Amino acid sequence: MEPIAEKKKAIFESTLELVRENGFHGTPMSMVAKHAGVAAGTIYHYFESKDKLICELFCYVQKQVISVVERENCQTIPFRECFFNLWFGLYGFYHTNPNVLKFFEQFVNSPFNAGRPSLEHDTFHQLLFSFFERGIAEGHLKQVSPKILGILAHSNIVSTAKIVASGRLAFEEAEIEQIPQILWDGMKAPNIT
Amino acid sequence: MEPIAEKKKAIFESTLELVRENGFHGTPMSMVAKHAGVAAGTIYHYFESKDKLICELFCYVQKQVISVVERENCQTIPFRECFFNLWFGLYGFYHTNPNVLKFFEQFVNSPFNAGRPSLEHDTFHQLLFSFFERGIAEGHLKQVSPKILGILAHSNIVSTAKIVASGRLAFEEAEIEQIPQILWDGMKAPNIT
Amino acid sequence: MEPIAEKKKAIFESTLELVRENGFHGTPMSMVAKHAGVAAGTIYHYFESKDKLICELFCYVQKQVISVVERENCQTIPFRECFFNLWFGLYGFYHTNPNVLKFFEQFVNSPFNAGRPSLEHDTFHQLLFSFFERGIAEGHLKQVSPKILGILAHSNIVSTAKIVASGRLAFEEAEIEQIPQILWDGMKAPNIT
Amino acid sequence: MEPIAEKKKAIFESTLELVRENGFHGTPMSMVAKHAGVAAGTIYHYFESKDKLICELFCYVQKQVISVVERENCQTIPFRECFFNLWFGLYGFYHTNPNVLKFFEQFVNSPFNAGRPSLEHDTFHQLLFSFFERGIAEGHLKQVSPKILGILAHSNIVSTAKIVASGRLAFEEAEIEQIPQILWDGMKAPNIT
DNA sequence: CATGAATGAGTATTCATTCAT
DNA sequence: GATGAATGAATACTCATTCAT
Repeated sequence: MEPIAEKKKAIFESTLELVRENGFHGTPMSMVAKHAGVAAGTIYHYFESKDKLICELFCYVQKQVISVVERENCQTIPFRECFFNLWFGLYGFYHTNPNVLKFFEQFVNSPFNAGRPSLEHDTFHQLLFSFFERGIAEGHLKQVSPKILGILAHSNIVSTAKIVASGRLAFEEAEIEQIPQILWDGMKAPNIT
Repeated sequence: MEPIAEKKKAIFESTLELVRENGFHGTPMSMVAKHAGVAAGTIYHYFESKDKLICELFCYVQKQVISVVERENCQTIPFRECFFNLWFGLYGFYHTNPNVLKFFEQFVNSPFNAGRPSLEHDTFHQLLFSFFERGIAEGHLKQVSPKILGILAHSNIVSTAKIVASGRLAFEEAEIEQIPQILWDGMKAPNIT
Repeated sequence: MEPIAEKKKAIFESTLELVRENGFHGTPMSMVAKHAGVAAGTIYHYFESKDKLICELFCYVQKQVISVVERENCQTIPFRECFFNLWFGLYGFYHTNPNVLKFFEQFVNSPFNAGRPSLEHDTFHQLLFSFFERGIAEGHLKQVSPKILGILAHSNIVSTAKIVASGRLAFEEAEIEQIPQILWDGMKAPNIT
Repeated sequence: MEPIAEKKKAIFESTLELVRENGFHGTPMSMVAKHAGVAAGTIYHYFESKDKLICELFCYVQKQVISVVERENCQTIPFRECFFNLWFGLYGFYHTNPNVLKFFEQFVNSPFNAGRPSLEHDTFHQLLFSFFERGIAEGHLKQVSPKILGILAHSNIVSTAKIVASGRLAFEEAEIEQIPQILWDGMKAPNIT
C-alpha cells in the first residue's frame, strides 16, 4: 500500500478541519485549496469531484477508527477488560480528534451517506459486531443481537464524545468513567459482574 | 397561542420533508415554495431568511418532542414504568416521524446549531434532566449525574430509531424491546430490579 | 385647484426624505408606505407606478421652486436687486429644503429625466430665461443667450447649496455672499456696476 | 504601474457606457458581463461586488480627469491663459467623453458617494484649489476662498458640458466660448482685464 | 377607499469545475 | 503534474405590483 501523496493528505486534513468549522456547504473547494496550499485545479488531479473527495475522506478517516478497534480488540485479553479498552480507545480517539467526530456525524446524516453499503458489509461494523458476538458466545453478555449491542455501544461512545466536545455541559473526568460502566451493566449477562 | 398560519405550516412541513430527502443544501427555497404550493417570495413573509426558517422549524419540531416528554413524564406513575413509557413514547414519535428524526440529526450537526443556548437552558433537556433527577432521588437509579443519564438515554433512543429507519439493519419488533431493558439495567441502582 | 389629499402629501414627503437618504433604488415602495403610515396598496390608488410617483413628485417639488422664482421675479424692482433677490431666494430655498435639492439632483441625472420636454417648454426654465431676457433687454447684462445665463446662474446656485449641504467644505456666511457677486460681475454688461 | 488587465478594462468601459444609458440600477451585472464579453462570474475576480466595481470605476475615471488638469495647469504660462486652457481642457474632455460626465454626475449624487473623503483630501480638488490659489496670490483673482472659486469653476464647466450633451438646448460653438469669459470676468480682480 | 398577504420576475453573488499555459 | 483565470448554472433574496377582503 503506497503512502498517500503529500498533497492528497494535505487536502484531506484541510477538508476535515474546514468541514468541522463550516460544514460541507460552508466549505468551498477554493477554501480547501487555499488552506491546503495548492491550486484549486490540483484538487481535481486527486479527486474527480467534491463529492468524491468527501466520500474518500470518509474512508480515509474510517480506516483510522478501524485501526483503533483492531488495536483494542484482542482475543487474548479477558472480554470485560477488552470491552473497557475498546470504549476508552474509541472515546479517546474521538476526543483527541474532534474534527473526525464532527465530520463523521455530518457525513452520516448527509445525503452522501445514501449510496453506502448496508452495515453488514462495512468493515468497521463487521469488526464491532464480531466483538460483541464473542462476548455473547463467551457468556459475558445478554442474549441480544450483537448488531444491536454494537450500535448501542458505538452511539454511546459517540454521544459522550460529542457532548464533551461541544462544551455545552460541564463534566468531570470521573463522571465520564461511569459511562462505560453503565453500558456494561446494561449489556452484561445477569450472572456476570 | 394563535394557531400557525395555514401557509406557514405548509412551509414547515415541506421543509421538513425536503430536508430529510436532500439535506439543507440540497433544498433550495424554490423547491420548498413549489412543494408548499406558495410563491418563493411568500416564504419571506413568514421567515426573514433560509437560516431563520431552518431555526424556527427546529423550534417548531422541538415543541412536538417536548409534548411527548410531557405526556409520558407523569409523577404519579411508578418511576420504572414511567421510564419505559418515556422510552417507547419518544421512540414511537421518532419512528412515526422519520422526517423529524432526520431533520434533527442534520440540524444538531450543522453550523446552525452554533448559536444555541447551552443544554441546561433548553426546555427539552431540562425536562429530560429533571426526569432522571427524580429517578435518582427516589433511589431507582445509580448516583450518576442526571445530565449524563439524560443524554445517554436520548442518544440511545435516537440511535435505535435511526438504525431502524435507515433500513440498513433488519430488526424484529421483539429485539427492539430489549433495548430499553438494556438501558434500564445499566442505569438502575444495584439493589433495584 | 383642489388641495392635495392628506395621504398623497404624506407619500410625497416620505418619498422625498427617503430618496434623499437612500436614493431611488434604495427606497422600496414598502418603505415609503411604512414611513407615510399607509398600506403599500394605497400608494397605488394615488400613483399608477413607482415611476409615476417619482415623476409626479418632481412636478410637485418643481412647483415649489417655481413659486420661489415667481415671488422674487418682480418687474417693478430694479434688475440688479432682483437678481440678488432671486439668487438668495433660490439658494435659501434649497438650503432650507435639502431633501428637495438632493432629490432634484438625483432625478435630473437619472433615466427618469429622459422622457422630459426640452428646457424651452418647461415652466421653470421659461421663467428663468425670461428673467435674463429682461436683464439683457434693459442693458444690465452682456449680450449672451439668456438661456446660457439662466443655466449658469441656476447651476451656480445649486452647486453652492450642494457644497454647503454636503458639509464637506467649511464655509462662513460671509463667503457665501461673495458668490452671487462673482456671478453678477461675470454677467453684467461692461459699463454697468 | 502595471497596465490594467485586458478584461478589467473591458468591464470598466462597459460599465461606464451602460450606466450612462441605464443608470446604476438599470445596469445588472449580467448586462455588464455580456457587453464586456466575459462571464458574469469573471467580474467577481476583479471586483468583489457591484458597489466596489462602481467605486473603483469612479477612481479610474477620476484619474483621467486629473491628468487633464495636470496637463493644463502649467506654472510657466500666464495665469489668464492657463485659466482658459483649463476651462477648455476640462470642457473638451467631458464633451468628448459624455459617458464619463454622466457617470460622474450619477455617482456624485448617489449613496455611493457617502463614504468618500472630504474635498480637501481628494487629489482632484487639491489640484483645482491650488490652481486658484496661484491666481489669487498673483493678484489676478478676487480675494475669495480658492475653494469657492474651484467649485464654481468646475460646476460651471460641468453644467455647460451637460447642457450641450443633453441636446435639450441648441447652442452655437461661439456661444459656448462666451461662458469661460463670463466666469473669468466674475472672478478676476477689479483692476485686471 | 384602505389594506397587506401573495406573487414571481429579476438580480447579485457563489462555487464546482474546466482548461490553456 | 500544477496553476488559477474563466466559466455559467444555480440560488437566496428583493420588490413593484395585484387583488380579495
